[in-house]
Amino acid sequence: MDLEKTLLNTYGFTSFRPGQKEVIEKILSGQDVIALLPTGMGKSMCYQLPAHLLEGSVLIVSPLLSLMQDQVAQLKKMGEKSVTAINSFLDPQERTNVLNNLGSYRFIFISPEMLVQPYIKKKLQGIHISLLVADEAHCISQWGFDFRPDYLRIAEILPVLKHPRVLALTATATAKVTSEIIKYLEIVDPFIYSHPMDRRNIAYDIQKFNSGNEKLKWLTRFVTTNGGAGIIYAGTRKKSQELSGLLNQAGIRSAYYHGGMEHQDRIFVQQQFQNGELDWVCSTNAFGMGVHIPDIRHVIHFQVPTSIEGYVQEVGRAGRDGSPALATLLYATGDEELLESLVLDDLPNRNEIREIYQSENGGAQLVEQGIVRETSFKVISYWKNLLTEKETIRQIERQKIEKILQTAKMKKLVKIDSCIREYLLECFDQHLENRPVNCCINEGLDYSDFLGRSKQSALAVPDTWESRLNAILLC
DNA sequence: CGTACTCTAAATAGTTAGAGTACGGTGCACTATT
Repeated sequence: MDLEKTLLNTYGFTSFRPGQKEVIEKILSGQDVIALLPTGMGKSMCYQLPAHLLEGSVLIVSPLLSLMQDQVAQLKKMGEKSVTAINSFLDPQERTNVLNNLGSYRFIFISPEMLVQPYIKKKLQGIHISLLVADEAHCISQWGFDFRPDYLRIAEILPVLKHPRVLALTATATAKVTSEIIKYLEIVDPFIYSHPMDRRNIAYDIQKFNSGNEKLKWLTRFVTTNGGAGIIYAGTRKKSQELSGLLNQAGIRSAYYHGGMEHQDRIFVQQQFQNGELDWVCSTNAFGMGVHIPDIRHVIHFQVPTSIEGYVQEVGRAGRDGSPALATLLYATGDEELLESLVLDDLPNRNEIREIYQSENGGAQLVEQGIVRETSFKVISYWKNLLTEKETIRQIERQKIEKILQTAKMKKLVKIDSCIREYLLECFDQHLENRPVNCCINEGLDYSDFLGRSKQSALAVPDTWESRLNAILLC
């Protein structure tokens, strides 16, 4: 079979990107595949092309509704008509329609929460699925244990679908995350394609301060002398709003973005940023997945993230076009003290575990009464089906230790005085082959490399209130 | 760790200072109400 020909005829591309062909060949041969491809390396082609060569439908498990909608829209734009997404955006009538004609779709997108619903399973049982795709598969490990436990249940669908091939796609996975993907997707003997993770055009900087106020001063100076596009990651929703306000005051086009906003507002901000109408987005870690902007020049962390994986994912949104990009982590003395308590307090506590195990009707009312938090309820309910109370307590203890290890790696990053790039690669069990010229703060950084490359040079921003007013009036 | 909110004591009937404590981030689906 000539894959290149199919690629050209179906999608109009003349050649594959690194890894795509190998991954597709293995899928077609019937083997399960885990593909670790950096963002922007054409992950979706890995299932799109097989969808045209295999009998039946491809089922794609996707973490975000907005991501699903984007993927559906993109496929439709490419002329693919038989695409659908099963999620809560469907009104009841549409849903009935879609579910009764499932077999007619080549691509079916679905959330893990929907996938485990018994009535959905029943509907899926009746059709032929040739390939199950776990998109952003690191979510299994990153969210499955303490946030969205249905991520641990994806494999329940495999016998229902008579064991289709499985493809797990992600940009960032440590050895531990990979092994958890294998375990929870019940993959046996997968082909693992692992692209070198090093993003050579991203330079790593860590700036140290004595207080949060000094960080604010630095940030103001930075954004007024460096243009966008850039993302500033804040630790809280409130801080993201504060920072955006600060930037606006300085005459800079920015907006904030976090999970507490209305869905419509979030989409609006993302679109404005994508259209180049905003130079900076100040956000929590809610922002980024499914954002495809090639020329993000700066990613700034105003607060220390809770894990290396999260940090690398967020930083990786810079410089997809291959041009130099700068990642700056702002650290003030004592910032790391917050990490552990933040992450650990979030896990279900003993009282919540006891309450759920003692309740006879499942315990949903305990959430209403404010005795058990919603996420704790979901996580404990998942384990209650599998483990005794004591075993669940032990399981949560293990997760605690895991979280402490994660924060320890983060603490090490802010203290490190050797090569940051090398350290990050080490966290993903990779080695640095050769060091780019502009590597990191500890190996020498030439900031002038980033200055002239911004979308809109900040020097063009008027700096007095008169000229700003003039600029506004002239618009 | 820093912030915001709640509680309490001292003051005397409305307010305030200080101590104590809870919270911080990521999303799906579903339901009830507009």
